[in-house]
Amino acid sequence: MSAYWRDDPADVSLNAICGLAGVSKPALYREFGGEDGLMRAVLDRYAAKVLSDIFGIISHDTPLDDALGALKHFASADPRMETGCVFFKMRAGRHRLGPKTRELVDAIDAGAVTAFAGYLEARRKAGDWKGDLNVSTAARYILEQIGLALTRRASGDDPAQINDMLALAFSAIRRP
Amino acid sequence: MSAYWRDDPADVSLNAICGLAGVSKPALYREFGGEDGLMRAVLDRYAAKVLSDIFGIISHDTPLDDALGALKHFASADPRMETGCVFFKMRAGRHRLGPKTRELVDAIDAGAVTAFAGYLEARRKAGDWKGDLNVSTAARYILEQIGLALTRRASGDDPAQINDMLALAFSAIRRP
DNA sequence: TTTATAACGTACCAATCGGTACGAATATCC
DNA sequence: GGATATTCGTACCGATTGGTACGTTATAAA
Repeated sequence: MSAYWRDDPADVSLNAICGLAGVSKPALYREFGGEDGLMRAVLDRYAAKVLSDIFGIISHDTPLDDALGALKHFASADPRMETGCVFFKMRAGRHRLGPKTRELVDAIDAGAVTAFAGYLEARRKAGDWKGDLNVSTAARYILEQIGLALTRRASGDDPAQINDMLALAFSAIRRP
Repeated sequence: MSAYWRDDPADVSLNAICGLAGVSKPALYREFGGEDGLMRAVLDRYAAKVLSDIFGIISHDTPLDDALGALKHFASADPRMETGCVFFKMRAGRHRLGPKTRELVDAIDAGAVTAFAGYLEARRKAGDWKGDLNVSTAARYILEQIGLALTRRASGDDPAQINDMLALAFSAIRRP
């Protein structure tokens, strides 16, 4: 049901959804309460099914190098990210979203930064991460680099180059 | 005439343009031949007036640190970039553009990478840039980091944090 | 079986999009 | 001044958008 969102959600109309899903428009409206509710529901499932894996990667006892490597692999090679990421696509067109979807987008964004910041804090305490980088800036930086990689992935760039660029970007986090 | 594009070009309709500019729709159509022609003309002027400054920065005899610093300042502090960059906004919605505009977007993108690559090549020859980084990957990396910064700028992020993140991203270029 | 209730989808709504037909107004030329 | 050519904007076009009114069909209770 939510697999039809591999395209940019902003470019898929309710009419098209109904046609592809074989559902009448009033039925979809009764189920989700309109486009805003549908988008929120889709993003919700997506977050639970895909984005949650990211937070599995950054378990606090995972060494920094391993985590960054896994994040790099996730963004540049995971087949589920082949057509980009629904979250970042929605965030890119944030101003076009309805209030409910926008609220969830903002929550996911803030939650991701918080999670990365918590992880980095833990790794600094573990002596794994040296240097005096501001934690929240570094957390935001990691999130945006992942977003950039996934956005470039969605527009068909060479995965190998995306991988190299992500490695380059993450190398700035590790260096002293 | 082309100053009404501080918003996302994809969100400004021809009707709105005509209303704001005090021009009738057929007049606009006669002048530019439709939305595609108008967008291309706008991007053309924008490239000549704003983007050209970037290529001024990366003159081949400018030291790498100076160039990266100037690029960072341009992207994170230049008042003309306060609402983001028309080029990156258009490129983000590339699939929604008409053929003429898309052609120009692709040309600017390719030209920018070529220019950065040429600059890096020159700085490597000048002994200014050490390491074995692939030139075209590094060039693409710089362009995408600038694009990321400008995109975040357009969505209202804190310029100071954007500046820090760009400094972080560029530090990966310089390091041995 | 009859009746009350709930789910369903056709066929519509107003708004907006990019684009244009065509008559009115203006400028040019003799 | 009058005929011709050209520019101009009103008022429309069909397509598409998200959203809904309402008759119809299926279900459940009696």
